[in-house]
Amino acid sequence: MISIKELTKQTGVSVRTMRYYDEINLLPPAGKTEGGHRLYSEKEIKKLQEIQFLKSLGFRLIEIKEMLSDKNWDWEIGLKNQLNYILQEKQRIIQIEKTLKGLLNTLKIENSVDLTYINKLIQLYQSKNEQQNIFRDKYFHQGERKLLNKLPKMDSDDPHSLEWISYLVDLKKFKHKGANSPEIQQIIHCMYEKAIDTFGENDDFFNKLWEIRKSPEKSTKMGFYPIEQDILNLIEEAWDFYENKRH
Amino acid sequence: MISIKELTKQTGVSVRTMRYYDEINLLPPAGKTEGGHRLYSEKEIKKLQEIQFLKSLGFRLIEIKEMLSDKNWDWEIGLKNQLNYILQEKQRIIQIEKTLKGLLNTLKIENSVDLTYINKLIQLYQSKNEQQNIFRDKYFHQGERKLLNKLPKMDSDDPHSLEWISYLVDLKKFKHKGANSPEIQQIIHCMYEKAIDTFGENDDFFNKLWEIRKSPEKSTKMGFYPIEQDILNLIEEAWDFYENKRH
DNA sequence: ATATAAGATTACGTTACGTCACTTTCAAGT
DNA sequence: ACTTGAAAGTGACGTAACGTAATCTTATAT
Repeated sequence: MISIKELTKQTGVSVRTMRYYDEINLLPPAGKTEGGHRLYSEKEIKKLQEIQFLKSLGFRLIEIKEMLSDKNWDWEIGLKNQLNYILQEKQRIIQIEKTLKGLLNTLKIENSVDLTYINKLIQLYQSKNEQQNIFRDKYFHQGERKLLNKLPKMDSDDPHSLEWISYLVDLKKFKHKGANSPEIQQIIHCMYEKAIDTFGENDDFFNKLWEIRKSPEKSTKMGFYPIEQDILNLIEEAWDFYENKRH
Repeated sequence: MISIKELTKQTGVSVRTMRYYDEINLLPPAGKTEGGHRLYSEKEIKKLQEIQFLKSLGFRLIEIKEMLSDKNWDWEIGLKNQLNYILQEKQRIIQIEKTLKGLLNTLKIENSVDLTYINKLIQLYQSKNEQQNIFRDKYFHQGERKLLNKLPKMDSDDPHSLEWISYLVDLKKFKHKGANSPEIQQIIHCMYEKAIDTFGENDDFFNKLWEIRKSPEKSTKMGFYPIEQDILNLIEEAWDFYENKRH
């Protein structure tokens, strides 16, 4: 028989926890001294370890109490239920992770994020429903829809998206140098190569894409990555210079 | 200006929630009627959507309150912190998932799981520390240690493990037929083929493995999948028959 | 004017303890 | 036997984000 302090030293749980387990009748002490001090034996240590283990699996104390007291507890059902719950949680966590990474991506572009911008994003995330697909189907045909998936997605951290985003960041950085500056022209060049590489030389597709891009409302409805108007203008202007030089 | 009921209809949150948000001063109504009924405007709807969005990212209300009120809130730091937290949670969830799957695997073998068995498992899980590696390194050399990783692991659901486990289940099922019965001999045959396939013809390795297997304490220290003594005996006996027949 | 729906306030319940505040018991030294 | 300091006890409040219930008041439709 050991004291409560000894028990906590051996198991790492707190005194308060042991008293709580006693209170809810999950793990009462083996006995008490005349003065009322709790005394524990080996059996309680074992049970405490079982409790700790089950707790680490995410079970709640009330469930653990049932498991350990009910002699005919169906472990298979219990464990399967818990697994289902955990799998759901996992999905939720993964979704949050993707969204957070997406937000951090956009932060690279908008280096000052204010609430109006957050608001735009919220609308984007909340409009991720059938509506988007309706517009998507309206503007693009079968083959083009596959290409759309290669566009940078806000909630993605794949290299493609990151590359496009870095171009936008650079554009913003050198905006003040003008659309015909070597810096901007260099970026446009890279973007052009990347686009050809990814989508092929598909003028019709590009034109449609650009038409939508130039309309903020359509972009939003389509679930496109939000790009500010002045950057869009810059791209258009710089692209004119770039094409003239090539021909 | 709309009533609280109208707001909840439009946004899906509960009346209680709105009153609570008012109480903690996160989202007070735009105004009140003479009678004291809360009235909300478009601005509040927007803010409520922001709150819902941030809540879906796992932020707590007190944090959201700060984010939305502090004009100079550093979104990058905030989002990064949250991402770190989420990544930690993800690791925890994945660990739980693995353990639960492992437990469910063992359930297939021990179709009646009592507390003594859970206890064995707890010891196994809790001894997953340096101790294990010390013993591992003591008994096996470099090349053999690689082979060890191909043994069935309790917390894994890869096909290898599942196959070994199914053999053990079958052995248990046909135990009563005797070590020399065709059923048992068939299983031993499959196990033999699988072993050769996985580990090659490595007699020294097998002997060491078997030596440890026959000692429950060593098995435990090594973190091996716990197999009952009578099944071990059955395997040994059946193996003798099998070898005699082959030669 | 009245019935009824909608709204307000107040307060307790939830989880698994942490953290006081205050009192009592234990074990050891004198 | 007496003292004393450490350890232990009990009781209470706080936590997060509401759900739920009880009771009272206001708004609205007939």
